[in-house]
Amino acid sequence: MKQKDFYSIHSDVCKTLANPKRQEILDNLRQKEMTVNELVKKTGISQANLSQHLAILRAKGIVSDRREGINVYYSISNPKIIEAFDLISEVLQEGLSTRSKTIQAAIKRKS
Amino acid sequence: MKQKDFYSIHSDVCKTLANPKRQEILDNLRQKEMTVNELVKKTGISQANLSQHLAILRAKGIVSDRREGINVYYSISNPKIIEAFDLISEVLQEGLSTRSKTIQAAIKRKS
DNA sequence: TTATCTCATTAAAATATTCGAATAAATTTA
DNA sequence: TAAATTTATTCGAATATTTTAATGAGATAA
Repeated sequence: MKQKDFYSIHSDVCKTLANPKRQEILDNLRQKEMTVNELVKKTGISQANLSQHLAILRAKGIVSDRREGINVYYSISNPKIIEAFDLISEVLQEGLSTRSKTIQAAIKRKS
Repeated sequence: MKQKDFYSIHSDVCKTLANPKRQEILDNLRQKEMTVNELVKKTGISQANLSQHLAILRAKGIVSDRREGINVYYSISNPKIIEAFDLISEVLQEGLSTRSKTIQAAIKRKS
């Protein structure tokens, strides 16, 4: 494999995380698995759109799905994704460039 | 700040990392600061395009710049970005979904 | 079977990203 | 000041992503 391919694969994973709705989905799944319907209620994202985002996360192996009767439960496949999530939070806390104190405080409160 | 804003800021950072050329730039800067020209020679990316990507990284505070005479030196602002980079590599190594053994081996060799 | 509930897929429109080409700006040297 | 070198910006075209709306598909219960 060429070095450039490595960067492509690498950035593909980041691309999958590079969407606010998918961030929200992952943050909701960090503690426990959830059904699509639970996620709809929790996030306010439409069912169809949620399903699309879950398909993207699923395709990259970031979440796993498990059908139980009429429901499908989603969970995070690899806990390192959550570590990466938290690492980004830390970078933000440490004052990534010109963000205001207010936003930084809010980030700190949230995480 | 609303929770949703948090996810937006979060995904903004990921979006900045979600490009193979920017991954390559960051990987080159991980050891030492470099001038734009050095990066042009090392990566083969055109000067204008490289400058565009550096502007994006700069705007998000991921890299810092320092002018010295005619040259501008770029470096990584926060080492946690590199930690995140490496964490993604680990996730890839751990066999994110359906990737072939070949690609995984190549990733392991590289990192 | 039919109705219902949950979830997935498709197509089309709106939006965002990336790149090359041209050009501008900053610094040094002659 | 003019020329040369290094880096930055702008614009437009091509491409990719995201969203809404409509529809399909699987499971359960009546």
